[in-house]
Amino acid sequence: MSQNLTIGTLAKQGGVNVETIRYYQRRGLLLKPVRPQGGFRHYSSDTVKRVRFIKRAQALGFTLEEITGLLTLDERKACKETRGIAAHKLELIEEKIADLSKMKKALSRLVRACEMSSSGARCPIIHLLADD
Amino acid sequence: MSQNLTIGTLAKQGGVNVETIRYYQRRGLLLKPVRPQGGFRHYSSDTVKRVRFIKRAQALGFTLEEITGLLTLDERKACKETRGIAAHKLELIEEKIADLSKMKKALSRLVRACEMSSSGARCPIIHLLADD
DNA sequence: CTAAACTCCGTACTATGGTACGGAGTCAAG
DNA sequence: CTTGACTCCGTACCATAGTACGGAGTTTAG
Repeated sequence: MSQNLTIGTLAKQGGVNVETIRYYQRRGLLLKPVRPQGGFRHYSSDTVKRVRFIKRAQALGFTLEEITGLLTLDERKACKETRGIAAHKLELIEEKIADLSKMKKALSRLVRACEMSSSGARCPIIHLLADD
Repeated sequence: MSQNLTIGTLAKQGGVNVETIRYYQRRGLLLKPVRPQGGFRHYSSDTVKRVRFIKRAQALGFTLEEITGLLTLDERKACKETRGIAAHKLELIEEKIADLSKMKKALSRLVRACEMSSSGARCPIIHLLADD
């Protein structure tokens, strides 16, 4: 992989701000490449992939801390350990799906009730939310 | 409705902290009842319901700002609007579930591949994580 | 070669949803 | 009527995930 991107290009290709790159570096999600004597740091396209991975994982509801965990999968050599971490993340994902499914069920029940209510009636969403 | 609860009782019955009640007052989600000359403010059980409404709506993924919106809707006219907001949330939730399911699939594929890899081989997680 | 554009770096600020603190005043049980 | 628990109020602080700023230095296009 060639090391030919400056931070601005990296940010653009990763779909984030330069400041976000720096922030990720501070948080340890991205490494700071060596700074050539007084010049600019250079980044590889692998880093672009890494940034995109972070954004994808974030979009799925992972926090940066969790993503840090996911990313260490990429850095470890012990396959067994890696598998353990991945399996744990899988459990987290399943929990998240379960939570969201509960939310979805509750909300769609409300929306359906609302759609079926006669126009003069009280809003069922407000009222179903209001009482236990 | 009798006005007989102090802020502590309200908080307890609403399942939140006293500080949260004050915070909701600052945010305009709850009104501050008049303070009787130098005494304590009193709250009604309606306020308990309102607090619970807020927490329930939050659990469904609404932000406090959105909940403020829901709370200030005129009941008669706003049913349609409420339904719109709820339906939109529902869409977001469904998208999230779909994304998470994709992630789940990818990760479990990963774990399976890892389980089957020979001990000398490079951990397959690296490559599978790299492209979605 | 100059000037714009970009980078570096530290620090400070933003929004969201609260929590904590401290010094008052007030209420209620013993 | 005292003591301890509770309330009032403003302000400060927490975590998360960034964004903004300003004064450097560096790079690159014309």
